[in-house]
Amino acid sequence: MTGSRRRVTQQDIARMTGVSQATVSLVLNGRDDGSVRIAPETRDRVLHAIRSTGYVADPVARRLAARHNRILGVFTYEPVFPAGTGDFYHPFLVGIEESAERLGCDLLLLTSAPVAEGRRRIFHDDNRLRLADGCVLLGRSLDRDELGRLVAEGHPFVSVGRRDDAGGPVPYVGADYAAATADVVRRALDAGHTRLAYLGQGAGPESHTDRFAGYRASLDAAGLPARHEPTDRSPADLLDALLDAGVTAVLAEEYADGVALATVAAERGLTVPADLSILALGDPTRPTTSDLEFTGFRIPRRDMGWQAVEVLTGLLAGVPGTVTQRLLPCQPVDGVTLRPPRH
Amino acid sequence: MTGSRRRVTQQDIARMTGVSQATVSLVLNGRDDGSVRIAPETRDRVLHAIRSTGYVADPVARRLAARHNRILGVFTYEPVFPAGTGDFYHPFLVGIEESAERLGCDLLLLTSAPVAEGRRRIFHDDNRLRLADGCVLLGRSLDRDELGRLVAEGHPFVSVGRRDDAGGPVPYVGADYAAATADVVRRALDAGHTRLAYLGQGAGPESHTDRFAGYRASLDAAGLPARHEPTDRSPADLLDALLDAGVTAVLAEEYADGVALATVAAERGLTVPADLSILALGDPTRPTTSDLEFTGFRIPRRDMGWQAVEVLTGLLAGVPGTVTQRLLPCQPVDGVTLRPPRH
DNA sequence: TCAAGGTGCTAATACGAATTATCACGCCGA
DNA sequence: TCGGCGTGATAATTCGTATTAGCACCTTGA
Repeated sequence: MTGSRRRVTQQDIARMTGVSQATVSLVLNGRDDGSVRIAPETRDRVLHAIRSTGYVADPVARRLAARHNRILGVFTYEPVFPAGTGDFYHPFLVGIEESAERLGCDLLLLTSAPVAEGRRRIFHDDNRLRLADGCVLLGRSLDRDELGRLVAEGHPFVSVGRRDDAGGPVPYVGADYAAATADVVRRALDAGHTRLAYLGQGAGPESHTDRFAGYRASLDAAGLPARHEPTDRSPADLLDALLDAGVTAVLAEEYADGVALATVAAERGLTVPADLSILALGDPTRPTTSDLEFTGFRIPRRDMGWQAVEVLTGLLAGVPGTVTQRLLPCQPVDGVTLRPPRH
Repeated sequence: MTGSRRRVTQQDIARMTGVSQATVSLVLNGRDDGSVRIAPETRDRVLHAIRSTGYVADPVARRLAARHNRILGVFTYEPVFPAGTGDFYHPFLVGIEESAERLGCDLLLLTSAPVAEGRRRIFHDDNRLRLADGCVLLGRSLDRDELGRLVAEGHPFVSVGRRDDAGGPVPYVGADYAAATADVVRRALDAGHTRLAYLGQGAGPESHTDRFAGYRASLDAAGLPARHEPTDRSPADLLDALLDAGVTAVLAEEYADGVALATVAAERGLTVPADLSILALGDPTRPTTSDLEFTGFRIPRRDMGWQAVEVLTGLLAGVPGTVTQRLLPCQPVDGVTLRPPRH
């Protein structure tokens, strides 16, 4: 069997070059400052041996001794390479990867976390959180108990997406859904709509409550009713209810719900946006197909991932001025699904 | 910065209960078999202390002692989170992740590999291959020299996709392109075609040679000529050549080439498949759009990733019966682009 | 009374790298 | 000739856990 070969260690390098393990370590870490000196000739010999053997420090031992290893964990509550969520998480990972690469860190996907009660759990018998220096958390909603424990035990981590306090402030890089949604409302009002509806949960994960808060606040300020439609019925029934109530513009928390609504509208012979404006509060989280480009906003996913790593490494380095809670603006999208209402 | 107060260790528990650290370890691991005995009374005392302090074993130290880290590297010759290759690599990663999860392994993305001479290299000054226990290799074509070195140095790895020997057998989980292509040829023959053409390189990476071998063998067996069209000319010129030669069915090594051919055919007023049958030998590796569902086969990408991890962990564990070279069947696709030829 | 055998636990060590205190050596000046 | 100093490297220890050899003590049987 191939795998039988022992891993190359600093001890091996030391024997090969006739120096001690300590010297190898010193060379590896470029310790050439005042307190430690290595003869250039020796250094080259060691470096050469390292290169020829392909030696790499064992991250585990390194972490045990030095308490850090320049590895960042990525923990996701949904699978990292999602089958069901289309590519929604993809841009986050692109940003995370780019940022990690720039900072010279490796990424460890904590895929070993077992699933219990339908979701992954961070804490379990053999959790490997501590294998990495710190951890980026990704997912629509994070378990509050686990978050609380992370905070309480002082694990360095950053959430992608805003999170409420969990026994303490939670470091995050989120999207400013409240402001983005308020902006969408404003655009609808500017177009002349007065009867809007919010389609979605509006509760649960912070990303939902933030959107709904932005929606409600804007309409309250305008003195208009903030109608809220749950998603527990069929698109057809929903459409009936909306038309009965005279709603002219719908804000879809979930892109896919907006698409479904547009589809049944088309089946009824209605035109979007001539007969009904539909606005999407973000990018699709599930794969959907539609010829319509929805008006709404785009989540700065890549940048969120990018900055999350930045915040995390800042935390780890103990950089004083690092802002550990950041909300990034969303980018408005001028689609084709908003038009002034009929009279 | 991190957890302020020191973590509780086995040593602490030992001092609290007046036993040795070794005893704590033994109790923790439930070692009560023949070779080791712990008095029930002592065990309870230790367990009680463990519970009251909330002690959890440090995974890092645990790994160090265990001599392996249950981390699997994933090395890709194309970028892991691809922008250009569409979603082609995505299903592989889904399978890899699922399998790793099931086996309790974490994944380390070796994305820091630098690009030299237009392609990523495994071996370089600062390669981190040995960070992981073993490695999954992904990519259309792997550098033969590097593959040879992996084999020679005894690195535990598995290739996704069949590879020729490189100074020794290469462990792989591949798709049986030869059989799948032969099957496509058979379907074309059954439909009455006698003048086929293979569109593509037919050489280079194993995935190409395997397809071409299956194509050629089938036609040889049927006593028919095995026409081969390179891809170095424009789709328009290609179409001319095919029509001149009386070809009625084209097998496209690359899905995108099939799409391009169908497009120019349509521009000429020809209909696929009425005037020309086009068969795709696999899934699109580049993003393409076409209303046609091509007849051909699907690569079992997810399963390939899944089994690759399985083979790798088998290798690492030294499981004797593990088959380290596997070819998985492709799934036939009955599309709309095959029809009996005109006469 | 003493060897034989069983019981319960500990001392010692390994794992691989990082770090600190220390040491051997050569050279120079007095 | 000896003390002092700069230089280059090493021995020893640390991190927290797992494992094994072996020790001290007790019981039993002849």
